[in-house]
Amino acid sequence: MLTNMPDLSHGDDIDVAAVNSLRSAVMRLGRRLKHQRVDESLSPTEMSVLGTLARCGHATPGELARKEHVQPPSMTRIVALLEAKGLVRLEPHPDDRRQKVVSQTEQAEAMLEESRRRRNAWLASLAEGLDEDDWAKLRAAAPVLEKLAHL
Amino acid sequence: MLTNMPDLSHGDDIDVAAVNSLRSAVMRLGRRLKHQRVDESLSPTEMSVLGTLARCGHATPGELARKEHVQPPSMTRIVALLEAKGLVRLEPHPDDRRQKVVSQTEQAEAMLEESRRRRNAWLASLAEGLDEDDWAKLRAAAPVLEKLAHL
DNA sequence: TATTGTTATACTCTATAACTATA
DNA sequence: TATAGTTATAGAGTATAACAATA
Repeated sequence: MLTNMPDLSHGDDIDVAAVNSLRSAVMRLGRRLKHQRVDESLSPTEMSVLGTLARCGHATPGELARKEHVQPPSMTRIVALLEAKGLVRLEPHPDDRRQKVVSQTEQAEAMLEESRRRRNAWLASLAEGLDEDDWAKLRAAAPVLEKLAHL
Repeated sequence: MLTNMPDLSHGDDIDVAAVNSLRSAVMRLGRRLKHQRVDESLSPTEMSVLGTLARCGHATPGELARKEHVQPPSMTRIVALLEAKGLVRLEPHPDDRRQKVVSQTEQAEAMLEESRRRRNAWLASLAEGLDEDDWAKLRAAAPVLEKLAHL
């Protein structure tokens, strides 16, 4: 098992175990965080679209479909639902009359903020079960995990 | 923002930022790991059921439904699909003739192993972009993340 | 002629309600 | 009477195919 893995330049057998441990923990923790939802009426993809818009500011339906790994007709429907809920705004594209520009409303921004707050609170309450040493290790690793997540 | 959070016993403002960073990174990394699938024909819940069986050895459909946060009729269908694919085995319950016992086959075990291998390889290739210091921080944090994921 | 987005339609996954068998 | 699991049916969410408008 675990053969044929790309060697880390600084790696050895301990790294294989560390990678495995990291993968397992990140996936499980990610799943549990996802369950801490603030609005049950939004589908995972709808939430994800709002998150993307929060990062990018605005995007066309086609761009959103590619980023969310969803087909264009699905994104048409998702954007229409989000618009009906008052969470996104659609405007004509300045250069290309075929395209549209989708951006988030202030209501969406507030909802995302509340969602982050709730998940942070849940994670923080979990972290209370850790001792100071463990917590220090997590604090040190957090920026590295962020770097990894954006690579 | 981020007010009304439960205080960590050893916490301060730096912890709020760390929790936020941790949450964001874990969720994003988890999503990207999930996309590294070995078998497109298995739904997320089917994969999750196999993972649960791998940990628990065996379970009844009712237990699986509770663990996967799915209603019993949905689990009936999922178990039937997995059985048709040769990934689980159904046996009568020894003490209660209403219940059944579901366990994974060797084929499922092999598939899960391949899935872990693939995701580990992807994560390891990402980690090659880190320097030795950062990697050491991740290695130190991995067991803590595992502890957190199981709390 | 290629591209962006939409409409029409079908498939997958999950839920609720009603049913059967066993405790 | 309560519980485990199933069947029947409906509702989301997404995909593919065919189409309209614009580049």
